[in-house]
Amino acid sequence: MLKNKVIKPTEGELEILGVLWEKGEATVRTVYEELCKTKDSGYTTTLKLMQIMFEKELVTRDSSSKTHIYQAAVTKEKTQKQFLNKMINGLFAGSSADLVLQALGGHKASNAELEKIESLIAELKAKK
Amino acid sequence: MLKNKVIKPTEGELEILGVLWEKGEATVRTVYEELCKTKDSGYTTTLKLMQIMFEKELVTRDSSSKTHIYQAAVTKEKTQKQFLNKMINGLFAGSSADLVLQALGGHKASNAELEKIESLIAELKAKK
DNA sequence: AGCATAATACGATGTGTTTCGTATGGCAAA
DNA sequence: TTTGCCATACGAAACACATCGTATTATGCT
Repeated sequence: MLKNKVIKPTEGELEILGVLWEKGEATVRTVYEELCKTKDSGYTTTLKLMQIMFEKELVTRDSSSKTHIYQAAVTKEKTQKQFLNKMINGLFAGSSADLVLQALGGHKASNAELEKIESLIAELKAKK
Repeated sequence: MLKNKVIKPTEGELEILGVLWEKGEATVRTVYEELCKTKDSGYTTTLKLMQIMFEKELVTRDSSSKTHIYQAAVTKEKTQKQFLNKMINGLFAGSSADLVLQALGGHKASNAELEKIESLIAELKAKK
């Protein structure tokens, strides 16, 4: 594992990544339209953010045509893992189990989901 | 539920809260000594942060003696819940189960912990 | 070619966070 | 009482982020 930079997208960057993960690729305008649904800010704000993300290498872009097309450069899974790590270490004393308990306690999950979790646990226990 | 402010401690504030949660109460110096172990910054930095936290009402303090004694004004559980919420909504499309799966997948938990989770799940399923 | 449209680039601003230097005040030991 | 040590308070600086206005550039239509 030679290269494993720690990336820490900000709040705003995360929103953009969310759109890119969902759509696979998108122009600034597409991302902007999407964000408008929940939040209101200007087009150039989104543009600027995405330019900064490009410099930080959080996204890649195809600039062969005038209208650039962006893609996420980090996977959703990796980002999720990164944030979970930070949270487990910073707020749950390193115990992933505590986090899980707190998460399950405070939020409703369907039976199907609960069973999926159970089977993962069974698998983990078997692997020991 | 009359009062339920949304508190969002910053990174640095979270470190301080961690010490206060662990110790119950502490002076600035105590907190500072503790933070020094992992991070290096000056005494007045910690002091200032804690003063700001006092204004924000993240901590309370007893200033009857010259050396003030601080306590956390927010519980660890509530703070954990707050951050989990934000994370589930922002990064896991509202699915706590997805977060749990990701957390269990990426981190080792002991068998005892896994069993604790299993029994919570059983409980949740029963309640449906 | 000229123009309107829409995209990018860039710079400036406002706000929040972290950092630290310095000033001030009390307290205890010499 | 004077000196030295801690503690608090305060203000300034450095930085990061989000936001927007404006300038510039490319494209396609007439």
